[in-house]
Amino acid sequence: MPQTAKILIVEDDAHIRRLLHATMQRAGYDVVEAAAARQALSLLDIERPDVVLLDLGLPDRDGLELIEPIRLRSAATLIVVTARDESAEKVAALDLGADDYVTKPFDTEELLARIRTALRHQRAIAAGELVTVVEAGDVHIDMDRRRVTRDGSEVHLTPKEYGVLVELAKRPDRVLSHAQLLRTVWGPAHVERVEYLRIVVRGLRQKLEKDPARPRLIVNELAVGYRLLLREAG
Amino acid sequence: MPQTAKILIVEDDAHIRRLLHATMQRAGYDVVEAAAARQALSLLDIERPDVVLLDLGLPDRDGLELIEPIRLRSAATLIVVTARDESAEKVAALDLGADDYVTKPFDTEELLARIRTALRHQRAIAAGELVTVVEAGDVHIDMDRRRVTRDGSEVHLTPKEYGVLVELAKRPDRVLSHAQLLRTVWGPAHVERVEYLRIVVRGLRQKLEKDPARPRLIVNELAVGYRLLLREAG
DNA sequence: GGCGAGGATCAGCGCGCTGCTCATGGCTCA
DNA sequence: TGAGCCATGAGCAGCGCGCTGATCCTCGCC
Repeated sequence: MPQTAKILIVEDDAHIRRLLHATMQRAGYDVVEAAAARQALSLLDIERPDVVLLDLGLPDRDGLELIEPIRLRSAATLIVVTARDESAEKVAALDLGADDYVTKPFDTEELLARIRTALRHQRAIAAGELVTVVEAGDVHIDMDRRRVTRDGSEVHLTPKEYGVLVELAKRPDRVLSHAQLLRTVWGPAHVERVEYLRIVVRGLRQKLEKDPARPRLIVNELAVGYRLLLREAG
Repeated sequence: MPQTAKILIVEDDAHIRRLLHATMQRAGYDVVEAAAARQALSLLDIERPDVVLLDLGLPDRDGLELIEPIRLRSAATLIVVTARDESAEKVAALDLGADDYVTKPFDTEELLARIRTALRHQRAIAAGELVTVVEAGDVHIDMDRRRVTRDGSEVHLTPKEYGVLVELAKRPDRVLSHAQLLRTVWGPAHVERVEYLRIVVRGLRQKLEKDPARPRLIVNELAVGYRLLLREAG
């Protein structure tokens, strides 16, 4: 990542586009803008932005359909801007791979704060400051060595099991949606196959939980997803 | 935002206008006033107030029609002044983008308190803080981790309960109309089903309130909507 | 070529969340 | 003080959702 971060604005309304452009420039970012999908994708390759601001625009789902190609093509943080404040759309956007979600009319300062957070996160990853060892109860996860131990003795995990566990361990205590886990471990084509995920979670629980029937490590959030609990709290 | 906040008063009745002007000045705010719509909009650009006090006035809907242009043109907090028994008008104002309302004859102290909370909120955002944690009494809401605790111990919420609570927490101390909550949590097809909302609110109260029969956290605004109170005031 | 492990499917089951209705109670206003 | 609206409370039925068990298939290893 260069000194000054680069932001790609994807927005069809020229007025808002100029407004965002000016705001971002004033905040010290390099700015590139695109008014349409094709342009956005090619700029993604050429300019390699650190953050993409994607306006979903109004009535169609065109904007949503842009999320996946962007995600496949770039590691940039993808922030979605939309006028519709509905949880269903938010869930859809995050499931397709968006990193954050802001609703219009948005507060400029809030948007800038979210961009700062995203960039801070990127820098932490780039600097290798990422936690690679996670302790959850008596389970020890070493993502560097690809080793998982329980009470000191190694636990053998299948590739899928390990993949899911690592995703959970990278963001401990947070809920990851079914789709998020499925997309990163199985790939975008399988986001709907919740059954696969459940089977793998079952395997993990049998290998890692004291009482697999009463999970305290990998817990479910109804209709949302799974979460890895660090401290075994009641 | 400058040291002393600036307030724009939009009010056609000269008598009330002077009264409000004096009250605000005595409270230490800079005051600008407008008697008509056009004047209000141009002053908005020139003076860039932090708060707009908009009197919806009497019989016509001119006042309501001012809300949207103000909202588009400015990030100011928009507080509407309405007549007592016009709950439909309050709902309309909120849905159009007003931040809050007070009813005539209004309590000066209440009005000032509303303005103070609005300014506090603005300052937090301007400082670049991304608010993801809200404290309301002994209830702790962490929107980042999707976790709610009461007196330190975790409270399990259902998806709908969590959705409603988050919407309220994102705009603490403000009224959200039934329709606003229903649209964001249930989706636009269910804006009429106030019953659903009520049942979820009941669940939240039973889990979060000390005395669910006398709510101090999630309080009702008659015929309008609900409000999440931060400080448990009488 | 046989065997075992992992992954993909499918059917069955039970919990509890959600949706919905009826009954009760409180607040406003005439 | 009574009428009417609006909010609250309780109970119930359906089913969405998560979990389990079992089977088939594929691939790698011996």
